[in-house]
Amino acid sequence: MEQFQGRDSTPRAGSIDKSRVLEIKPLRCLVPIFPSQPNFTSFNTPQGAAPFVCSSPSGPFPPGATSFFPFFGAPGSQGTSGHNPQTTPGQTPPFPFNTPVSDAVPITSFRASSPPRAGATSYHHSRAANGDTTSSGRVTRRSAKSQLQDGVAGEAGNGNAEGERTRFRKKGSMDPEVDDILTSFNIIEFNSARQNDGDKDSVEYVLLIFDLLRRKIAQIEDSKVSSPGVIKRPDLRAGTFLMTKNIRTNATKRMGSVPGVEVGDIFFFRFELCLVGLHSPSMAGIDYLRVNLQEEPVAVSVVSSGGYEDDVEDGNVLIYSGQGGNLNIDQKLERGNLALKNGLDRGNEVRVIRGVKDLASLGKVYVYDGLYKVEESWVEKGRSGCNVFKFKLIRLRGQPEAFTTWKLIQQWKDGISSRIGVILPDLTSGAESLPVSLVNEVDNEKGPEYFTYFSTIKYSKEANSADSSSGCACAGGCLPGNLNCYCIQKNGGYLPYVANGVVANAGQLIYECGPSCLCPPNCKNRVSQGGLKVRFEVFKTKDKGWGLRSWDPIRGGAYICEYAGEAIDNSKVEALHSDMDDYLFDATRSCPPILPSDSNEAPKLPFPLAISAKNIGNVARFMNHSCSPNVIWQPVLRTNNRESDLHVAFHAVRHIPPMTELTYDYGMVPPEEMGRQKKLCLCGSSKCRGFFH
DNA sequence: TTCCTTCAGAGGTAT
DNA sequence: ACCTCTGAAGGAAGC
Repeated sequence: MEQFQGRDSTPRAGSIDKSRVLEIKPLRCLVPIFPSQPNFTSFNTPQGAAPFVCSSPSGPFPPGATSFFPFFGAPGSQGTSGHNPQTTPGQTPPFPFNTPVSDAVPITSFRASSPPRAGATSYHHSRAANGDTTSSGRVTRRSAKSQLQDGVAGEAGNGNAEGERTRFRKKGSMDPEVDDILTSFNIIEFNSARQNDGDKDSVEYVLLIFDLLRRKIAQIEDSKVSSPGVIKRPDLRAGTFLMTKNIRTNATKRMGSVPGVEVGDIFFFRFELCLVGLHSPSMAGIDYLRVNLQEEPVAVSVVSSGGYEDDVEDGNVLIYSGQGGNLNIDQKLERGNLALKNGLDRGNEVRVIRGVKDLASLGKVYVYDGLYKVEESWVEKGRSGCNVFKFKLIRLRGQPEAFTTWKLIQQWKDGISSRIGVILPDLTSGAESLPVSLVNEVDNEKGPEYFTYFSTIKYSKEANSADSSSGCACAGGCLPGNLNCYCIQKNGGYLPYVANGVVANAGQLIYECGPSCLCPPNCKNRVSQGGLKVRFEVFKTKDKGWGLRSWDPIRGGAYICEYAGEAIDNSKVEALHSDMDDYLFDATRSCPPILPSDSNEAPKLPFPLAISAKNIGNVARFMNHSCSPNVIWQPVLRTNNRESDLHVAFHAVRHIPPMTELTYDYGMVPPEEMGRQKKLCLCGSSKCRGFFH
């Protein structure tokens, strides 16, 4: 068997499969480009090597919206009878009268026999129910008082405004600036086959484009003067745009698993679930399918997100509350509730997406927890005394762990249970604000070679004293839209980050505030200076030596860490390559674009920086190579124009679930080095280049 | 075609 | 943490 040669393993002599290497096709080579348009700024490297050139953007787009490394290459109704065909002797009957709920009632007695639209009519008086259909079982998000106000005055008061909005609001209409951004994305059109049935590539592409758009729009919106009451929803803007362009996949509703979506995948917006075909309603919690008009609807997926009083204590069981109803109205056996009931009768698989609080952002993470089956259903009285449907879903066996892993990690954090295989609880010895565990669950190796933990890059030359003339003067922190801020100017008029330390533009040089700026350490433009944000562990992989992963979920674009180590003179880089320094970071190596490209190759313009983490380094030295990485690096210059303020920051390419190994592309080997010894790469990706240095 | 529903998400305010 | 506000897809009803 071939072995994957990772950073922590040495290549075996003769281990390279020559036939495989020979078959490698020429690769498109897109490299970091720092826009060389008007408004140049440049500086020379200390070694006098080719300068890298940066520019403020010109034209209508902020930097990064145009072709850019590494993302933009170019730019039968049996369900209601009560008979359960799945039931065999000894199994739980479909309508459990022995449910522990004291006032349980057979669910079929609530079958809606009302004429068409009866349900709608009954809801109608509370159109105010937007987000506040406070069902008897649902956790209220709005008070009963405000509901009452809505009921009395809301309709009349809003009637006019509602009409105006409907009349003048064009779907998908946006301001010109955002329109320009959207059209500047050179998006690959999806044919109808790809729209209807997806695969891994399609799913990844859709999610990537969604998030890039969303971040871009957020950056622009953030920079505008905020008018009170105006709510910015970059997620909806990006999502509707993709919907209208048909950049979506698995649009054909289906039962069971969804091609290209794996159990454990995470999402940060409901729209993402919709775009990849996992759960199509933009807000509702139950999705269902009607094979034809004669058929009853059957549930295909549910989102358990905290809106109702679900019971989520057991990782393999979900007690899900039905939809509809409110403080004064019973839930009805229609729509989603009926669909779940039919799912029970038929024994259908139901996808379950669990919403989990994201402590990093106070938002929500959606975890795809795989397939469940509805095992029981009943009706109980909610707090207000109205009927609420309950559905007991049981997770199918044999699926990868997902939500249970989240629960386990929480237990590790809370100290309720301890992580197995821990060698060192904190290999940084307190150098970082969060501990980094060293874990081996694979073999007996006691740890990587000795090194000194150091949290940032170390230059051999002493830094010059801070030059206050080149910093910003934002005493309260840099605010988006403040065009007087020196650092925002350097970034083309925008703050390079949006919420949660997420970069707006992937693969672009970032100007952060530096030592000479007057803004405080918690300035939003100092993301890479705030230390580690997620709980890492260094772990022994099966075949790649040591690797790095996180206990926390990581958003696409979020800052992960920098590459710490000793900055290497250009003149010595070659020697280190020859020495096969496993911990050499070489920014002159280009990486292929993350998105497929049909553009001409861009000229190579390397970033003049190399770092060795052989002797000193941080968690980044443990990240292994992959040709389909989930992490990319981008250069960060802490405003001062001194070479000692150059850093390399790693950001997530896409959302990364907990306990997923973090990998980045070590870069492509220049043609003149093709003959040199390489490490065989078996990252398993369809895009695998076969080897790396 | 229009109406209606719906386990969002942001942002402000009070604590 | 609570409250308020605008939202968009798609089902269901209406024409």
